[in-house]
Amino acid sequence: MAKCRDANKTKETITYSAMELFAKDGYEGVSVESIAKKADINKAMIYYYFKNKAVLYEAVVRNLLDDIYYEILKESKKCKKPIDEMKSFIFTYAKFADENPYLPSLMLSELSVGGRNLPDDMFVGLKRIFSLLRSILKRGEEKGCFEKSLPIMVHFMIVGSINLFITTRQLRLKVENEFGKDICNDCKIEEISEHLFYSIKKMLKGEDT
Amino acid sequence: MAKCRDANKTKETITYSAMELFAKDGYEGVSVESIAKKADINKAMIYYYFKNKAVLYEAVVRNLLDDIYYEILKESKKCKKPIDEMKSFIFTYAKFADENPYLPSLMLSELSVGGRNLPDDMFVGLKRIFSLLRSILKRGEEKGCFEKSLPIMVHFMIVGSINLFITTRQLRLKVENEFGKDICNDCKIEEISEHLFYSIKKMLKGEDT
Amino acid sequence: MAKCRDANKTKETITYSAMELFAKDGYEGVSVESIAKKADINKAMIYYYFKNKAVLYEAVVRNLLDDIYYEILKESKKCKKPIDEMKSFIFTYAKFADENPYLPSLMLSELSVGGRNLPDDMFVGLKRIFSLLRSILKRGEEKGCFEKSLPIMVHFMIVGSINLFITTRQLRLKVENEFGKDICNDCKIEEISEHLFYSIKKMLKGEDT
Amino acid sequence: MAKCRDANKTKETITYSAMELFAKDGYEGVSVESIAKKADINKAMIYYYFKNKAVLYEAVVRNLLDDIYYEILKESKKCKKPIDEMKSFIFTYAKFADENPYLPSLMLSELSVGGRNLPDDMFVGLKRIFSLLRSILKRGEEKGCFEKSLPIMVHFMIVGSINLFITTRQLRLKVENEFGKDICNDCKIEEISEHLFYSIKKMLKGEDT
DNA sequence: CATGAATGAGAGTTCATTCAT
DNA sequence: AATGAATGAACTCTCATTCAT
Repeated sequence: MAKCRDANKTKETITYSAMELFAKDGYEGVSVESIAKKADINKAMIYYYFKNKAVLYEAVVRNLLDDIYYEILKESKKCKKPIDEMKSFIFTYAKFADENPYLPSLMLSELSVGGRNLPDDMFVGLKRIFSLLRSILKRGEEKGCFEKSLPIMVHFMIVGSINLFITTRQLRLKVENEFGKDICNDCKIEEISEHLFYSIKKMLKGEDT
Repeated sequence: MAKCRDANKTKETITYSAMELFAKDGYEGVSVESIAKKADINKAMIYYYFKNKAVLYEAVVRNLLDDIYYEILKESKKCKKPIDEMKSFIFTYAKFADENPYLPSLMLSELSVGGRNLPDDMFVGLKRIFSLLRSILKRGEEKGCFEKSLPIMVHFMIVGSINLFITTRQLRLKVENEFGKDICNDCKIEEISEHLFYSIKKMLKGEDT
Repeated sequence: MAKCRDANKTKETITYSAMELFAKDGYEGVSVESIAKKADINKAMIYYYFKNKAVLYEAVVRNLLDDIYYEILKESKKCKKPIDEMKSFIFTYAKFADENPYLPSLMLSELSVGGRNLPDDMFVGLKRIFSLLRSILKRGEEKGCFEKSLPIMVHFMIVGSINLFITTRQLRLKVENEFGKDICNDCKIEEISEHLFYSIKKMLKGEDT
Repeated sequence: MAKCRDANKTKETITYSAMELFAKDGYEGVSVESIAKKADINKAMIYYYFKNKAVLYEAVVRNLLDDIYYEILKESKKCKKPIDEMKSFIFTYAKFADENPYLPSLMLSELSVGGRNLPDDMFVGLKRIFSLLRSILKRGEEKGCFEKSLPIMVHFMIVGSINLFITTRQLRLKVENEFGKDICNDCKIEEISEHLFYSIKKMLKGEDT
């Protein structure tokens, strides 16, 4: 079949197929066989490139976390004021999650089982993202433009809401005629980001500013 | 070895054991065997009481969703003003999630796979909770005490952040000395609720009201 | 198929089929599938009764070693003089090996890989047999009817030659017309035992007795 | 990474690595991959030099059997009396087995499965060795210096005991403090040979000669 | 000569589910 | 209501072997 004999390409194909499936069905819900079928390669090739299923999963998650982290970091550097950084954080994360809907799925499914399928050093990926947000909040507080807050909760509000917004897309379609515009089925990700940023901004501004 | 001969009790034992395991390891990560072992009953009994694994899972999720729904509803009725209802919603959901940490796990793991393991009529449970919040927001807007908002996003911010707060408990312990108080490892659920309510309130209040 | 629903019987069937195959093809040369087929049961039943292939193998070897040990012990007790015990040892071991040709095969194949497939406590089985012979030799020496010898070498000469005699049966048939009577294809096991005992006796008797 | 470009050397490296592994783990217990790794060459090269795994195995065994045969033959020719030839046979075989412990392992493992992994013409190797011993015995009998014996049993006693002595080396170390000197852990191979020769000699000498 | 990529078959093991008692 | 035995399908992973370069 797909005998391209190009290691990099094959490996990438595997990783991508795996990502799609893991995001759709979770770690345990995906068989190595099915990944091979989707990638249109021989099952044994997966073991040629990855020690085992767990290692492949790791690679998938690591890739995504690396990508989103560097994306946020890159955009963040263009900003001057903490409030701009916050906006950038929200917009960048939302855009990435929108374009790579596997990230929210994988993140939620992994967190729902307490990171059972990931080695400890994998949390570096998650921690780095939180660290970024935390430093934004810290700088904002120091400069007096943000109120004091609980960083982890701000993080969870942003990341949690975006993740849920993305992962529930299909589900929300089913109940469109019941809830209409209240479930934002037609909203573009930018509108969502805008609204979220607007909310977070109000949250962080001093009460009588 | 006739264990107890009390159908209700046996069924409850099964459901409870299943809940713990499903929450910890996800649907696919749990074997019927392991549920039987935890419940200390014969594996075949599970099939005596539940058609199959999926039906048992449904029962588990349905139970939890019913419980949280009626709990919120009950507390909600004690309130008069929309802002009190909102506070009640947040505090009740958070308290329940704190006492039944299986709920956040199951909810996230289910949403992360788009409800793959649940029959459609199961979303009734999820929808009802959102409906409650939506009506609170609507009433608040009508009475002029809330700004206009995107209900689904408010819902996701509240539910998403609480869920993540609960499910990441173990994980956050590992990084305590790195992030200190910023990750709220010692916070009681009431403090979290209070902070969350405070944030949401600011979000919903008119900018210069 | 063979749904006898009798645990003991099924387990025995498995053990016996496994013994035949392991003896014929060695541990690695036998598939669990093939054992199931021979036993005419479902492959999963093997895992119902035995944790895994290695444990099944252990059980097989342990059974055989136990049986031969107790057989030798029983016969040994009927003897009075060391020389009779020696005769009994040789005849009993040879008879058992002849009737259970799986023992020599398994013993040789296991010793050829240094007991790689067996847990340490399994050597108890081998040690006990050697211990028996050693005590016979010791008693003989003390009573002055045996010359001093190297127990382990006497053991290896007896056990080694009988084992090889049994395991090469098929092979020797192929070269019958080349070597004729020199390879003892028609010898009954009693003749072999007799000859072996005669040889060992001469070995152990004082030079000028 | 052209390794050496010397066909003979590469082939020898493969054969030697294969020998070590086959002796340690048996035919089925060794993967072609592992042989390649040990030989530090590409796996495909093995198939370049050897049709398949079985052929490589044959080559290994054939080499060993050839070597030992010609070694015994060479030493044998230096002797005049049958008793000296017998001594030479025992000492040479023992010395070779001691220096090439792969031979005893392979021989036992092969005999334990009835030569399943070897083609028929491979037994030539085994037969030749037995033929040598047989002719020594015959000559001894004719000259009246040996008693009549069963050649195959004498062969098995010699070869069997030496083989077991070599292959159980590691195992015997484990039980040293239980059996002490009785298991000859510190014996040099010459002592063993001497003792064995002494025993066989007594066996073969006429009862009152 | 030499290599890394590819393959198909099959191995050991687990699991949801059913059957007979 | 309860149990232990049984099953077939699926899963993860390995292996001998071949292909293309």
